[in-house]
Amino acid sequence: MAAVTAIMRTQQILLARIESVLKNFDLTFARFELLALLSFARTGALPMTKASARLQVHPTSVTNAVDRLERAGLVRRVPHPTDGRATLIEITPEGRARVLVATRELNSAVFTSSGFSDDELTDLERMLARFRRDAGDFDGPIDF
Amino acid sequence: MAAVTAIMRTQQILLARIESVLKNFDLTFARFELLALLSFARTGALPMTKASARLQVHPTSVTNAVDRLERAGLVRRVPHPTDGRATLIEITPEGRARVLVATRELNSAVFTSSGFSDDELTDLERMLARFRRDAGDFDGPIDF
DNA sequence: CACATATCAGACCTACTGAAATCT
DNA sequence: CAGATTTCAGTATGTCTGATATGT
Repeated sequence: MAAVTAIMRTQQILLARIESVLKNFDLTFARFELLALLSFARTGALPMTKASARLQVHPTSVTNAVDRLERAGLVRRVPHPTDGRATLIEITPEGRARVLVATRELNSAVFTSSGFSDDELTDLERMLARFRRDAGDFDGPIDF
Repeated sequence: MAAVTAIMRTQQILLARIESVLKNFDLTFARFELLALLSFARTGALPMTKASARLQVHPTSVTNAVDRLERAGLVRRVPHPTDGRATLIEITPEGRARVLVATRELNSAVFTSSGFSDDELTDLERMLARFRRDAGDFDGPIDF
């Protein structure tokens, strides 16, 4: 059970570091995640529902994030070609550029200096991956 | 770097489960953490500053949490005996009872069924403990 | 007087609920 | 018509900044 506490705390520490980097790019972690997800989609676009499911966040949270990203010119709302109910979120060139530099900065400022050895990182990832799979979480495109 | 993502996601999943249990006790995770911290203090009381440092949260967040816990009768504010500037937060008998049942419930509903093996939990804890120590995090009383 | 402690007001972000509009 | 998709309004929570009152 102490392990659960350790995970909660580690995340708290990591999140603080990540957000402090992202602040320089006018991004929050939630918005960065969405942008990163889109940047890895084959067409650079996803329906709202898909994004909500992938990121495991509430639909209204996606609406909120898209509102802000769209105002910043980093994504666009595009009507779904075949389903009139759905809306596609499409990353713009500016969005791609932004997420690219932000990721680069995160890698050098947070991830590289995490203090874990390569073996530890592998173990950590493997253990948590199983847990996430059991919990119905996805694994894919958000893993930079 | 995927390991960092894995930690963020795992925490998200765990937090959702934890909060859904705590809702039955009119507690959030932040308030539960504070209550648990107090319940492990020798005298059942801590200065605001100390609590803020231990939980690694902003002082105003502690004020906020204490306000709510006090309104619920789970903690009391007591003037510090020797330092007129400081305020002690003291857990009440109701607070102790509440945190006890909540912890019991969390243990059976979330922690036990985490799906990790004992060995994995040990490894996980050891790795993250080093990371937390390097980040200046505490390790003690909040580890139930 | 410099510093520490706690609080308050105000702002921001994310999340959730319930209701509504639109389309399949 | 039942169900899916998205949005909106309203509410709650936690966090942060800057300012303030109080005490060392």
